[in-house]
Amino acid sequence: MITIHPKTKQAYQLLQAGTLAFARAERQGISVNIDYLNKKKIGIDKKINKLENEFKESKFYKRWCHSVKNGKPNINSNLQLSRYIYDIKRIDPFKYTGKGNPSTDEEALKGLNLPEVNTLLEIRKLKKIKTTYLEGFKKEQVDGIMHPFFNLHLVKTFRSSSDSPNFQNIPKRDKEAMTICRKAIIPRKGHQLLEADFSGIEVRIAACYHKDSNMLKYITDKTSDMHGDMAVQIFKLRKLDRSLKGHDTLRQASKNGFVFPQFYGSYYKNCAINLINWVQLPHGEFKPDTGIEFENGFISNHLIKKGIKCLDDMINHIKVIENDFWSKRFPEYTAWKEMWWGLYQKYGYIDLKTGFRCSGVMNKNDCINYPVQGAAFHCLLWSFIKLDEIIRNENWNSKIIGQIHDAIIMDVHPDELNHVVKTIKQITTVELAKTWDWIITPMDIEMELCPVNASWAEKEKYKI
DNA sequence: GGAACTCGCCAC
DNA sequence: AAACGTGGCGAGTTCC
Repeated sequence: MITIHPKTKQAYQLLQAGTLAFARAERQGISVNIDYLNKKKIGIDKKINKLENEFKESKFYKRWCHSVKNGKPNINSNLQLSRYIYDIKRIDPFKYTGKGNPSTDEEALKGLNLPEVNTLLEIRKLKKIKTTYLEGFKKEQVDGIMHPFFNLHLVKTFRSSSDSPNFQNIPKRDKEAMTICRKAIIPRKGHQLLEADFSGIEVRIAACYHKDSNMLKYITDKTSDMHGDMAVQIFKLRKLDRSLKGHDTLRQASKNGFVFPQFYGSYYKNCAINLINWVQLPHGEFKPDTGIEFENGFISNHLIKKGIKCLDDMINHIKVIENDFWSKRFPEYTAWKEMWWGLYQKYGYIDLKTGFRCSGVMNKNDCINYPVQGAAFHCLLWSFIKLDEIIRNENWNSKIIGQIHDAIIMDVHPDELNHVVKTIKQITTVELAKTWDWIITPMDIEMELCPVNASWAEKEKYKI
């Protein structure tokens, strides 16, 4: 059992004011396009039907039917699928779930190399979009407005959560899913949606704790690029040039497959697997002309040439990089982690920069992650409260409608756009750091804007 | 018929 | 020695 509670008056007031500010956003709500929801649902149903019929024609399905008692497997049941694949067909599972059962997730099924099963994955994806998002929105809206809850009392680290519907996990990375789901979310008539995100806030807040000089340099020097440098090291490039083919993908792979997992406490073996998944190489030996293509051709050819011929080679390679990362690149960060873990073991609690105390049984990763995750979110919360206060004092037509951990989402009247943007920028990059003197890194905000009357799927970078 | 569990998958 | 942090939610399943 982990408990976290405010230790200072300011910390208490942050939650107090935050709850009220969130309630105002909840009451304001988010417009949804009901006509679109209805039409899109019919379209997706058709697609699902077509794919299901296609799948039911397959030998795979017919054999599956023979293996079950009533002759009709439920194609939504991963348990039935697992029994057929791993018990009846006796395929050796190469991936297991947390409980030790053979996995039927996307990666496991793709690894089977059964083309018919890919149809099943397509169906799974469409059903997720339909039930969780489109039907979820429809169910929660009243007169075209849904009112997602934003909770401040449910999360161990003192982040927020959202439900009914969850506004914090609407698809973004998968282009098709993103477009389908976000087209349903629209502004009020004559308004436009604006999203303001803190850039790299967790990395910056972590730096406020450990003060590692190399990390501070990466944060302050805008010409430097940590993820680019790691991509060079990981994929043995001469240099990273984002204008070259595939370089951005390699940078993304380094960021999401190595750097962030490392910060959360992952280790070289899992990171190596993440990385080869990102560049679409198999878990065994790398074959020529496979994986993603970049400046130098296929990534497999490049890695083989550099002596990385299989997953095991990659693991050994990443092991060296991990060691270098923590001992050479960020030694002060490493020292802080040890010191912080030692303090917890001695006193039995950790204190967040924002005035909260976290006690209970924690492991080392928890110990290091919680104060960063919590304090980073509190920066968003403080900004949210401040912005809400100004909106009410100045009686804006524009309103806050939601929040996603490090981002504020607004429904803006075009006439107020300039003032809204300037105000957000002032709060997040100037006022915030004045309130908390422990913030020693610059804060930066990025904005995305949708055209007037356009859906959330149509947002574009907005230069401040 | 509902509670509790597992799994898979979406976000930061 | 061990090894990725925080959530919500739908579907299937099992248990009571």
